[in-house]
Amino acid sequence: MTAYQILGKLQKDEPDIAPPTVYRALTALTDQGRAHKLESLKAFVPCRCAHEQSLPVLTICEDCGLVEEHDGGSLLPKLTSLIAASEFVTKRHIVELHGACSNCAA
Amino acid sequence: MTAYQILGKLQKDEPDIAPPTVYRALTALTDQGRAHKLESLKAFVPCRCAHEQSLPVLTICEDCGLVEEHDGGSLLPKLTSLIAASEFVTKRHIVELHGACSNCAA
DNA sequence: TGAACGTTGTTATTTTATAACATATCAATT
DNA sequence: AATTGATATGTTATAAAATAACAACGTTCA
Repeated sequence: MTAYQILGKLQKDEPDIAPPTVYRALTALTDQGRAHKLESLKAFVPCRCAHEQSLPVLTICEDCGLVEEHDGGSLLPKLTSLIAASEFVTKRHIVELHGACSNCAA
Repeated sequence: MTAYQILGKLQKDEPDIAPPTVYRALTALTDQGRAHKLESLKAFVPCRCAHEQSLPVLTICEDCGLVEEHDGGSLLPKLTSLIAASEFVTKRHIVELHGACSNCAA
């Protein structure tokens, strides 16, 4: 859901809620790792993964909107060696895959 | 640069240029692979990579704004096996790393 | 109590992006 | 040359996403 879709839902109960309230809540949730922002969609998904994931990989179905989260920890070694030459210090990984889920691809 | 920063520059020469002109140009460039959109920054970078890259990995310095592009082709096997279970068919990869470049990290 | 601080609410605005329609360009055909 | 139609570009207006700036509230603790 986008921030404004969430806002719309909340406003059914509490008509006075304004965008900053939603964005503040989403910021808190994403900071805690309890939600992820889909940068490429400007949308948000809850994250139920118990483990503090080293590298979330999000698959996004362009057809039905289904988003799934995978642990991309195994990518880290290669990723690190890729950027080793440039001595870049990574603080945050964004990995989003656009495509079709098994249902929609079939 | 963001689309509106580009717009601002263009307007110095051609004051009548409007946002759709810029967005149309950027869409064409990104479709051709001659530019990338940084989804997490809502900004665009030129891509001079001759090869049709299988998997661009963009490192973004949060300090100075430097963006570098790496070929993440070597990540594909692991990435594929990660999502194999879900039978997801990937059409587009978005990999953006936020952090500090060698200059700024030092 | 009341000063200092953090949180939440509120208003307004900024930034990003696109819809919808108008105009122009140009090639192919009559 | 005039007519058509297809593609591209220009224009206006608006939609969608995000945040700035300030006001009001509440809690802690000297």
